[in-house]
Amino acid sequence: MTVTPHQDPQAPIKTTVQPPEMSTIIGYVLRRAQLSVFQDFLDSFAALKLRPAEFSVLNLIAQCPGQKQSEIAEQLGIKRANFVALMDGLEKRGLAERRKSPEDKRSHSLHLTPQGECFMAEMFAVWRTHEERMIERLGGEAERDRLVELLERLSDRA
Amino acid sequence: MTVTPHQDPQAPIKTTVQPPEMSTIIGYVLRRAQLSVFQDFLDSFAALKLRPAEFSVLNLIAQCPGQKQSEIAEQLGIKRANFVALMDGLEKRGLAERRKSPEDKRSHSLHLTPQGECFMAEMFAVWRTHEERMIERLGGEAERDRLVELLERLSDRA
DNA sequence: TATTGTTATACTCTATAACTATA
DNA sequence: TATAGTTATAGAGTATAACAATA
Repeated sequence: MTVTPHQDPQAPIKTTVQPPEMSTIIGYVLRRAQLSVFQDFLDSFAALKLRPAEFSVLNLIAQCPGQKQSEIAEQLGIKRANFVALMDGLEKRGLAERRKSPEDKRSHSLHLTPQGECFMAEMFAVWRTHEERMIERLGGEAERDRLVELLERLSDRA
Repeated sequence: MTVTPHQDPQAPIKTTVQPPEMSTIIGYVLRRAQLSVFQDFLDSFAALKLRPAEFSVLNLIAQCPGQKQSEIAEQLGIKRANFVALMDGLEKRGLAERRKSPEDKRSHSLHLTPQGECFMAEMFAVWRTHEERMIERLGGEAERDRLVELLERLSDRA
């Protein structure tokens, strides 16, 4: 790997204590982008009163019904203790439900209610317009794919 | 603009209520990446007991000393009410200070202390190793630049 | 009247310890 | 003894309203 200096030859040599420009700091730019995307999500789902975590839970249950609470929670990086209130909310709204598993009576398997299935259609319609808006910001699906690939490289190495 | 179907001809036609794969959802992948980068930041700065917001504040003060509290706060998207405790902490640690502005006696201009200037060298050294690690995850500086450019497109359209 | 910094407060998200019922 | 779900609680981060000093 060759090291090519990125500095303008006219510019003064950088010292080690040069403050980095905020707009080039990965974590900072990442955070600002995430807040902006989440804000658009929140605005989009204000009428449905659905938060990102709730969207993700419903989506995961729909994709694979019957999974245990702790399985869904872990996939989303939510501590099982914090998942309880989240699931309580979805259950009170009649969108999803806990079922006692006959094999292991400690665990709850999660399912959508018929009302929840119906809600999903609305949810996806709203999500799709939100996601299309984000793809438009990026410049198209090819850029979205590039972004997702780069973001995956940053994630998940605990 | 032409619309090219991305579907496998063998695959069943997608309905409007198909649950999207989580790993393709921009907001979700973005959030996971941000948490992972921040976790590395927090681990890196555990010894210096410095949080991302504190790092950003010190960095902005160093880049442009004398700015008002509300100016620094606004650049970082922090409400001025919430900035007070943050600045109190930096002041109590002797890293930065408020100075009464002679022109406008309502406002405080922010500066690093001599101890704060000294702290910056340590801070940048730690930050640099963190940032290099993130660039390594991405695959190099070219990928970092591509990522930053894509993230900028997602941000800041309030 | 408007603005700067401040206080108080509330709400969300997150993290940990301890409990219960099952295994 | 260990695990799944639960409760209680504490700590960040964030949002709003109201106040004092100053413009």
